[in-house]
Amino acid sequence: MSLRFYDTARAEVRPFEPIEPGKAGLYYCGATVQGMPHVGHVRSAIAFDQLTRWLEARGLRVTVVRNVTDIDDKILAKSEDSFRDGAVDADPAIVPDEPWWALAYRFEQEFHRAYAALGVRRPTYEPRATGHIPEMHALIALLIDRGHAYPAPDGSGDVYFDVRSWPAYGSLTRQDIDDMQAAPDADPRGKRDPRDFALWKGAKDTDPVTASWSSPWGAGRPGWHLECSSMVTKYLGAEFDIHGGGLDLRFPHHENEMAQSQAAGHAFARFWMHNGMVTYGGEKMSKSIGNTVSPQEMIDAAGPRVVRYYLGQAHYRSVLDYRETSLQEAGAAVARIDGFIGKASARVGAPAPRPVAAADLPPAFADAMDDDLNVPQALAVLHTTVRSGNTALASGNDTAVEAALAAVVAMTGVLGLDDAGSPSTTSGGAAVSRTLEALIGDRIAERADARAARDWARADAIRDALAAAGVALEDSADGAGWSLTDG
RNA sequence: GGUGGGGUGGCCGAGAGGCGAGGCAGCGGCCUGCAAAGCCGUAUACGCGGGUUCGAAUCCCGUCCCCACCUCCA
Repeated sequence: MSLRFYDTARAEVRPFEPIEPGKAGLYYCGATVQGMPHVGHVRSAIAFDQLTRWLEARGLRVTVVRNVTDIDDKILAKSEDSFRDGAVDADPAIVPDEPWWALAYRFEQEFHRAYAALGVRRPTYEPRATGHIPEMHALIALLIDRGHAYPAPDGSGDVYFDVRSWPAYGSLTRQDIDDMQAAPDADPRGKRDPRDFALWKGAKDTDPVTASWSSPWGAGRPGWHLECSSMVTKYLGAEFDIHGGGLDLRFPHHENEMAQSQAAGHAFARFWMHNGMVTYGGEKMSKSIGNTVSPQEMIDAAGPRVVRYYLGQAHYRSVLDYRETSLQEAGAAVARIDGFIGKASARVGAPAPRPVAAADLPPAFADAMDDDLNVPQALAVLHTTVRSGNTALASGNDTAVEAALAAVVAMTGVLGLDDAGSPSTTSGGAAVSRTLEALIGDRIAERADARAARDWARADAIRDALAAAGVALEDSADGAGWSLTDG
């Protein structure tokens, strides 16, 4: 079977054919770096990380571009807050007197930390909006030239996209302008239509001088949607394979982006892929609602590998509702997988690290992934393989163990579990691991003596002491093995 | 009002006309000195009401409910 993905623009699953054979270009929207990341941000990144890994497993060379929106109203507003008297007393997380660019960069690094902890591989490139002002100017000029944009007549310095001049406006989300609900707080300013959106925002007196760039239409800063159009085109071309992002970006962000790019004469994205929201108590998790859980909180509770599994286990388009027990359940599943990897590696040796190739993967797993990244079904194959591997382990069929281990490792690689924490006991580093091995090995030897002497009380005391220290023992025909119980 | 996505066993979560995916939890068994881990077995599941069909969770008609977007949002 061949690759097929759900394309939001057409609302259907259809075959994926790269524009250039053997290559794929993926652009997906990263964060506006105005605050700490929450799990919703990270879920999106994990979804597109899985997509990237799968395209690569299918032999494509993938160029991944993810933007950083480092200039925006909220960033400026939060910076401004930090200069107010008593700001830190009100919120200890505030860094006092922090310029907008320092604030944006600080949070950009927080996002990097969260992505890295959960095994989201770095994009090929990560352009910042502020680094692409000239490209945006060129696009604005082109749109004005083509009759799809106009400087506001009210002297504000704003430049707007003329929605009515582009008949296809609304096609991404299949909406008709006239059917849309008017925003209650819409400020028409110098707009020809309330739906017209800013390509360029004229500088206000209150804006910091560092947040203003000169332009043919006056000093100011870029509108939100424009950066993506400019940066995609610069790095991936006027037509590219896949544009991704969170479902909440479909409108207006992606709709506007598509309109301005196509109005400028660019074919733009072949596929639009959107990941579903993370909810908490059935309600969308978002900064504006404030019902967010940070990736770090989840990592502290369950370990990075479990969090990666949890956030990546549902189909990328479905809603993922976070509950208190979610991480425990994911933890049990991961322990099952890791238990097999650990025992199988001890038996037949750990497989040499190598890039995942489709040939290493069970056909049913590959079929599931080909079908719009059906991860839940792929996980079913993974767990079934673990079970058959455990059976082989019990029956001493090392050839089958080796095959199952190779397949399991390849599958976890596709799902990104390989880069998010370690399945073994080496998470504390090699030196720590050697120390533990020596200390625990002694205790295991003592317990083996006790058991040989049928001194069950002493054997159990040793096991209990280790358990209290976070070390679980597993007896087997080969002797006792151990693992750490804390992620 | 418009657009898109949903309602599946105690929980999570695939599937989309025909032997009840997979995980978690539970129960029974095997293994074990006892455990743990593992393996085997174990479920009147498909919002509600009609209909089509030899057969429907899957198709059709009706109906109820939920979520997202239409303002900044991954």
